[in-house]
Amino acid sequence: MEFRITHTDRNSSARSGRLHTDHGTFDTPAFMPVGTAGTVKALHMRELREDIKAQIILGNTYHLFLRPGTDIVERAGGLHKFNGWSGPILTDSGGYQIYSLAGMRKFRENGVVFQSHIDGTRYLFTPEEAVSIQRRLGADLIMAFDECTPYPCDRDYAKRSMDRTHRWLDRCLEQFRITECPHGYSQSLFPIVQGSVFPDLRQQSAERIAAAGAGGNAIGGLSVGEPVEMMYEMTSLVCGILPAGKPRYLMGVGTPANILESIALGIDLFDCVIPTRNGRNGMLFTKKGILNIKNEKWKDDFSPLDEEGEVFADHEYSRAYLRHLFVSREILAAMIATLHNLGFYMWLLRESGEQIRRGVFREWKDKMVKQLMHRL
RNA sequence: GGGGAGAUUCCAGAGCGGUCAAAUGGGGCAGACUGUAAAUCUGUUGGCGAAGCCUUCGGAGGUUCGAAUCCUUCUCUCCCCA
Repeated sequence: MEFRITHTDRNSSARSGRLHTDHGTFDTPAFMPVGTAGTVKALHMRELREDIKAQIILGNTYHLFLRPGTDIVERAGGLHKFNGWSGPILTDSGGYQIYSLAGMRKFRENGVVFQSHIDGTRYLFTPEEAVSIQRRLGADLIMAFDECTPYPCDRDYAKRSMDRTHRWLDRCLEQFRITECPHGYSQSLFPIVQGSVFPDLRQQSAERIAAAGAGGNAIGGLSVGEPVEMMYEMTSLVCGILPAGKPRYLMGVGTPANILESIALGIDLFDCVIPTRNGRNGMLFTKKGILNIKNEKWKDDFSPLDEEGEVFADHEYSRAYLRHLFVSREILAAMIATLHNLGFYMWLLRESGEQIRRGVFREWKDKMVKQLMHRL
């Protein structure tokens, strides 16, 4: 993996660059559509590639490990071959799943014991295991095994959890060092900053993660319920410590406005379920704001879904029609909404890059954020 | 022509003397969703309103302190036998 920053914004910490992997190169800042179980729900890879123009997608260690099983994906020749996405892929380590499976998990120094949400089978995930599985799945970018600290969370717990995540990181790095991708291409391991919403912990963690010298770094444990101001504060603090020349990945963020604000703080990579999940639930994002397509007010709005949209679905279907599909619970509703939302997110990130290259991202962002949050 | 069953709030369908503005489901309306156990979940659904009040359970009468619930009658539906 190689990363090069090509431009920086004049009045913010935003930067644009290019990231190279063995499966292709893409521009940053970038958004990675979430394809948990090896599929970005409701979309064909062809749509992802040709219509949405996604450059990198995400997969999930936890889900793929449980089903179909690491072995199957490995035998298929790795995740790229298995799901037909030949571009770059990042896999999450499963740390977040174990966090969101609260209630049936047990943390030990060695790892986490948890129960499968599918059949209740108990498993032990260790840092070594998380890395080995990701080696075999074969994503280009893989994540260290961490604990995503819940919010709210007391300082004492946040510190203990963070320290354990740091110890786990050493084990991940060691496992990464002594193994290789069975599919013959190179992978890069990103460590994850934790520390909840405590500035001193975040600082410690960022310093520790920076010292690991990885090819790229991630910020985790945010957008888990804390006020957005806190999220920005932590992000800003951590970005100031993580090496400037390495890509910074803010995990799980976020809304269009969250993304623009975070780009301004120096973030390069994002992933979030919002465009896909909220899309399937009827929430659409546009340049002019957010709309709930299920609302009665769209029932006879025969104008295009999004006249400023760049995806074919934005012009081929009307709001009234999409509302009808949602109300009728038609499968096409989820497909169109996902296409639209991801198309919009891709535009947002592309445009951000463009504004950074012109040096006026800050001004553009300030103007956009308000619009983006407007409810239509 | 004879015998039987039933009419409940948008719909279906409980309730069968007070705790009923009326279960439950559907439909409608609205909200939530941030490293996806989610094509999911939540709220609301007679009218005004803070407690409370007012109009509702096919129509009209009646019994009762009190009726969606009991009686009489009318209207209408459905089923069976001729």
